[in-house]
Amino acid sequence: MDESTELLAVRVAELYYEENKTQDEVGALLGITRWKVGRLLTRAREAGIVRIEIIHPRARRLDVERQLRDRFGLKDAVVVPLPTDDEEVNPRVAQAAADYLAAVRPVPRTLGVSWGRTLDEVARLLAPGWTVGVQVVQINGGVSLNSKQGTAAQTAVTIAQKGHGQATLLPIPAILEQVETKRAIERDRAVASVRALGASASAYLYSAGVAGASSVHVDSGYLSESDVDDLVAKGAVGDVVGRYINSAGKIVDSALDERTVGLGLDELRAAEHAIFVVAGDAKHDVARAVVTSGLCSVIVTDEATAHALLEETT
Amino acid sequence: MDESTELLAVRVAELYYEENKTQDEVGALLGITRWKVGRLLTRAREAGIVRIEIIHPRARRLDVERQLRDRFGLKDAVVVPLPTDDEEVNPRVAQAAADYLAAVRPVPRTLGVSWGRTLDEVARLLAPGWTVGVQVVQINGGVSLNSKQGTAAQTAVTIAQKGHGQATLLPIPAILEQVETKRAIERDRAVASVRALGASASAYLYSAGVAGASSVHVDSGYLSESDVDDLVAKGAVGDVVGRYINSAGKIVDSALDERTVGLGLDELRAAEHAIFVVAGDAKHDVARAVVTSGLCSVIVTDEATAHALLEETT
DNA sequence: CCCGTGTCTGCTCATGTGAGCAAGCACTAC
DNA sequence: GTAGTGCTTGCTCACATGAGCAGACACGGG
Repeated sequence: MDESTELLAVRVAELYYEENKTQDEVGALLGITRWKVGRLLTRAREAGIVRIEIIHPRARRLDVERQLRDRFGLKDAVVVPLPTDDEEVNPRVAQAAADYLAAVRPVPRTLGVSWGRTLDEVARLLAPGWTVGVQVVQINGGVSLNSKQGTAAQTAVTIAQKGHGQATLLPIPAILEQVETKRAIERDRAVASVRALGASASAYLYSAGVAGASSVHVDSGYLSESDVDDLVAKGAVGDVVGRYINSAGKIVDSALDERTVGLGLDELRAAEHAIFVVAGDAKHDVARAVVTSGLCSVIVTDEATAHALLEETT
Repeated sequence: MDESTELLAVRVAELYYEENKTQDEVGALLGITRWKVGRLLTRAREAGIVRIEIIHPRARRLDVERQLRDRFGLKDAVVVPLPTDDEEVNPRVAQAAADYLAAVRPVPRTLGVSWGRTLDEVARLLAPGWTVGVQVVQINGGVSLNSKQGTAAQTAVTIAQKGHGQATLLPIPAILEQVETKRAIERDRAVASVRALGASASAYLYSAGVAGASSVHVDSGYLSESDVDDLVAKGAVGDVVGRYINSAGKIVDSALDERTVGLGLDELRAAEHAIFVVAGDAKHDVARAVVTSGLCSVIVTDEATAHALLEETT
């Protein structure tokens, strides 16, 4: 578009959008036909001279969502715009996840949930009465070994309460010290039934952790910082339901994985609804691993993460 | 608008504006009638959920312009949006002034111009061939007493050249030391004829200076910093065509004014087109004085200045 | 209980708008 | 010169849209 056309387009856009004149009136005013006015408006929108934005905490990025769906074969994707305040990213994504969960049809009767900071936030933001009679199952262990006890259970309980349902917890450590202990625990009748219930869930809601010192596993005392360093050295990008994966979505350390209680990744891959909630720049790598390896069928994330996923050269 | 309606409005807005669906389709998708969709869209626009912006260096703020016209009884107003870069404000306003000048109808045959940094910029940005055969007259004295000679004359000459016309300069000091000298100079045949030509101009283009140490008068050596301090103490907010005025638009120091060569303020008030170009936060006070005292019939300014003028409680 | 008042809803209908088309135009290759 | 090519222009026509209206509905006062 050349200089003078552009100027004319601006003038047309001003009269049309700011003065609320009809294309006909604008045309008369500027001595051009209404068709030309229409065409100039189209071009102005395409060229970005006219920008139409939806400013709302819960607004979404539908174009990006479509790209994500197409690129990674997802059933659905929810992308929230980046708020100006970085602090707001997580709550926005959590809110979106909560909204999405409430809207899943058919309504999940049994919902498997993982735990962590992100899911805590989702539970907090979930609308009371989002469904009725849901059965919420904790899909990976998570009694904290230190002070911050109970958040793992709290997440599931909150989600269940708000959905007028019941929570089934998995009150055992996420990672055990000995494979034998893990095996023994899994043989326990009560634990086995929770695991079975978890495996039968019609939907899963989970997030991912970054492999690093800030990991909840370190925070909770399941792993030491050096353990995590080792995992990173082996290619770990982060964890999903307590299991550390590399960029290809494969288990990094099978010995460690053997000591990890909870739903297996393959069960997750086979799930009808595997809703993956992820937000923040630090999680781009894990997010990519999850998405490319088919661990989720639905992703709920922020715009920056979505773009990071899409920018990857295929 | 309550919570759930708002959420629905966002959803509607997304589908309509981002997915380019028709209101009918959106309605079908969300299970509401297309009329409701239309109404929600209207409300979303009103509530600012949907924002339509025109992003262009030469875009204008027509709503603000109208308010300025109505409030101050101006013939016209041009308000340019604030660019993100502060450095850009002056050029944008100058460009707008140049565009406006080129578009004035009937085409001014004789144009009186003042001088200063702002007008220099306007002259620089004026499109070559903006008119033909214009007579440009310098309306206030302005041979600089120091190194930066010639800019005063340069402004008028550039405007004349680009309009394929002729410039008539007023190559005398802006402010003289003695009233007698000023009277003597005004009696000079050549000077008198320039003044007469200036008084007969069909349009004036001028800016304003701030009363302060950064004033061009101090810069050019006509006034000392202490002179300006005195003026400020007497209530001066700035100068217009070399004459210092207070917030009511009145001459602050009549003795000084008597020593100032050039067009009088009353001649400016009586002009058909008195185009006042002003930009920058520092000039809000002068701008207010000019606008409220009827010194201009047209104002060309930036958004911040315009808002400052309008925010004033009447 | 009923009526007035204000808000919301779905409708008709006139008007606004964009897709698609054919003619016009500039520009190029031969 | 002329035919070919791609772009712009004004148009027809079908569709999309908003103003305006009447009925439905909720709410509160008498």
